[in-house]
Amino acid sequence: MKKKITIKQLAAELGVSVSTVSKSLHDSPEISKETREKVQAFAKLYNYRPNNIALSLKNKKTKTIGVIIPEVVHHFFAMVVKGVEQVAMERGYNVVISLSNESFEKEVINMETFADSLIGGFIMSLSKETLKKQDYHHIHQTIQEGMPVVLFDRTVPEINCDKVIVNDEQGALLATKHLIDQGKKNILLITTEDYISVGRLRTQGYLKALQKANIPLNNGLIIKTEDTNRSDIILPLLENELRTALKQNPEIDGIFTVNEIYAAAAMRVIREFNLNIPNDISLVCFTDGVISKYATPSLTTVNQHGIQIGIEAANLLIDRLENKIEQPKPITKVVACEIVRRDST
Amino acid sequence: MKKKITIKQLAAELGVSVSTVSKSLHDSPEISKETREKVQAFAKLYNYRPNNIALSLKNKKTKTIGVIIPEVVHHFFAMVVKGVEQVAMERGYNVVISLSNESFEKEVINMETFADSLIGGFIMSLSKETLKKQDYHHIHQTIQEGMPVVLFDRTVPEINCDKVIVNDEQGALLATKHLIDQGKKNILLITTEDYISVGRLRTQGYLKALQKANIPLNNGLIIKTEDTNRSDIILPLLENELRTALKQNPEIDGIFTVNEIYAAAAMRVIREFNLNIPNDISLVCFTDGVISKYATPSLTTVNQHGIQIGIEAANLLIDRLENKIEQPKPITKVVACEIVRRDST
DNA sequence: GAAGTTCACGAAAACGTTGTAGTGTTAATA
DNA sequence: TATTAACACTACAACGTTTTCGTGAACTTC
Repeated sequence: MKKKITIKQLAAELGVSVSTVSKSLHDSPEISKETREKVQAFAKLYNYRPNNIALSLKNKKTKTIGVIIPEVVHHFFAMVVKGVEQVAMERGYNVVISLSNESFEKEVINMETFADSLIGGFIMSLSKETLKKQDYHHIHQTIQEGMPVVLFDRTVPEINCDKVIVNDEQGALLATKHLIDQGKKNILLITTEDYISVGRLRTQGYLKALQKANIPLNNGLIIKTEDTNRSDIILPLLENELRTALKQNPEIDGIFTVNEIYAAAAMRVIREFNLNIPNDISLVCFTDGVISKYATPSLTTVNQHGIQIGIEAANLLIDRLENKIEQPKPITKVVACEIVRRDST
Repeated sequence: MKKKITIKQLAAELGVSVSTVSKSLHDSPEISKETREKVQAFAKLYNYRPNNIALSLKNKKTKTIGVIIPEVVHHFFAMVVKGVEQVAMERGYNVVISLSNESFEKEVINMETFADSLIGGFIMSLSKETLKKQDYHHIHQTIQEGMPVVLFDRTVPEINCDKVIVNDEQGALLATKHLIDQGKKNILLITTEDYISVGRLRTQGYLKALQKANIPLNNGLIIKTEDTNRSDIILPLLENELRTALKQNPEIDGIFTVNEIYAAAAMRVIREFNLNIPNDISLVCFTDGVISKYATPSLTTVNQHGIQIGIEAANLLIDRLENKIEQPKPITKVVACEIVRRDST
C-alpha cells in the first residue's frame, strides 16, 4: 500500500526546497531546465499528483458542481445528469449528485450539506413537495451566499437565478396539433394538478391548440391526477377514470398524456376496450423515454432533450463560476421540444 | 452577497482567539460556559458552518464516496445509485457520481480524477469495454494506493476487493424453471456474448434449469447478441434472428431474455406473428424496470434488487473506510434475485 | 574593483481548521 | 510566604499547495 506522495516528500528526496518542486512542476522559467527535468522525472516516477483538497483550500473554490434532482430512476433526470456530466468532464469539473426523493426536507438538507463549501454551485430541479409548499428559503439563502444556482425543468418565477427550461406549453401544443392534423377531433388530456408547473404549462398548450383549431373545449375530456410517487396507487385510479371517460365519450379518437407512465396506463385501457392504436385512438405523450421507445406499438412522443438541457445548464453554471458572463441578470434558456413520430399516431 | 464566515472572522468580531472559538463550538470544557455560549450565539447569528475542505485537509480524508457506473439512463444502475445515496446520507457521506459511458478510457480518467484525493473510496461497476479488454490496472493501482473499492454487478475474479453481486445464475435458473413449471418445454434464450460476465452466468443458469428438468439442449434456441450501446443497430438484427428462430422452431412456447430491452423486442416480434402472450408464448426477462412494469401485458421479471445492492455496497465501503471491518480479506456479498410474477406468464 | 544585473533557488505566508502545549491569573495548600 | 493547582484562555504547528519576496552567487559593466 504505497501512499500518495506529497511535494514535501518529493523535495526531501531530491534535496531541494518545496517551492522549487512546485515551480518545476509548473514549468516556471525561474527554475533551470536541468532541475525542472529532474524534478519532473522524479514526480512521474513516484506517480505524483497534486492534492485537490489543498488546492481547493488555497484557491477558495472547488471544481465541483452539485446536482440535486428529485429522482435518478427517471429517464428525463438521468438524461440531464448525463448532459451535465459530459460538459463537466470536458471543462475539468466534478459532478456531485444527490437525490431529494421529491421531499422538501431532503432537498434542504442536501443543499446545506453541499453548501458547506464542497461545491461551487448548483444545478437543480425542485422537488414536488417544495413546489407544493412554495418554500424556497434554502435556495434564496444559497444564492445570497454567492453560490450560483441554475434551475432546470421545474422552476419557479419567485427564484431569481439562471434557468434552463423546456418549452412545455409549446411542446404540448405541438403534440395536440399533431393529433388534430391526423384528423382527430376529440382529444382526451391526462395531466397533473396545476401546482406542478410543467403539468400546468402542458395543459395550457393543449388548450391553445384546441382554440387555434376552433375545437370547443370539453371539460369532460380532461383528467387531472394527483402526482405522487406512489404510482401503484395512482395508476389504478387513473385507469378507472379513463374507463369511465371512454364509456361516456365513445367519440374519443386521440389521447395526449403529460408523461409516459400515464400513456402506458392509457394503452392498457385502450387494449381492454379492444380498440386499435392508432386507428381508433391515437396516442401521444410527453417524455421520450424507454417506455415509449420499446412499447408495442411504439409511442409518438414529445422529446424534451434532457441531455441538451443538462449541457446548457452545466455551461451556464460553469460560465458563472468562471465569471465568463458579464450579464449580471439571470439568464433563461429555453430548449425547444420536438415531436418524435412513432407508430401510435 | 454575504460571504461565508470563518472562525477567524468570528474570533476578531468577539475579541477572542481562534482557538477559543473552535473549542467553544466543540463545547470543550476548557472554555468557560459563559464564553462558550456567547460564541455559539454569535456563530448561529452569523450562520457559521465549518469549511469542509479545511477539515478534509486536516483529517487527511474526505467523507465522500465515488460511484462510477457505465450509465445512468439505465434502470438497474439508477436503482443502485439510489441505494448508495440512501446509506451515504444516513452515515454522513457525500456521493460523487461519474459515468464511464461503457468506455475503458473514460473509466480510467474518471478514476484518476477522483483518486486525486477528493474521495475516500469507490463503488463501481466495470464498463463493457473494460471487461472486453481485461485491463484492470487502474483498479489495481487504486487499491494499491490504499483506497477501498467495492465492485458490484459486473465484477471479475482478477480484482481482489469487496464485491456485491447478484446471483445471476440462480436468477436465470429461477426464471427458466418458472417457465418450465408453466408447462413450457421449448424455451428460447436471448442473451449476450460470454465476455459480459452477467450474460455468461445467466446463460449458465438457463442451461442448468434445462438439465435439472431433463430437457435436452437445443442450440438453435439460443440467440447470442453483441451487446453494444447502439440499440438502434442491434435490435433490428436481433428481431430478424428471432423471426428466423420462430419460423424454424414453431414449437417455441417460452422465451427468456437477459434484459428488458430484448424482451421488448421479443414482444414486438411475437405480436407480428399474431401469437398471444402468455398463452402461446410465455415471456420472462431479467431486470425489473419500467418497461416490464408498464408493458401490456406486463412482464414477469427477475428482480435484481438494485437498491439493496447499492445499500450493501455503500455499507461495505463505509465500514472499510471507518475500519469497522476487522477481516482484511475481501468480502463478497450475494444479493438474491427474485421472480416478480406479472401477466406475461 | 565596485556597482549593477541576472540567475537559480529558498523562506515564508496564506487558505480554515484542530489539538497540543504553553501562559498568565487567581485560589488553595503546605 | 512560597509552592502548587485549577482555570480560562492564547500561540502555534500542521495538513498540501501556490506565490511573493528575498538572497546569495556568478557574471557583466564601467
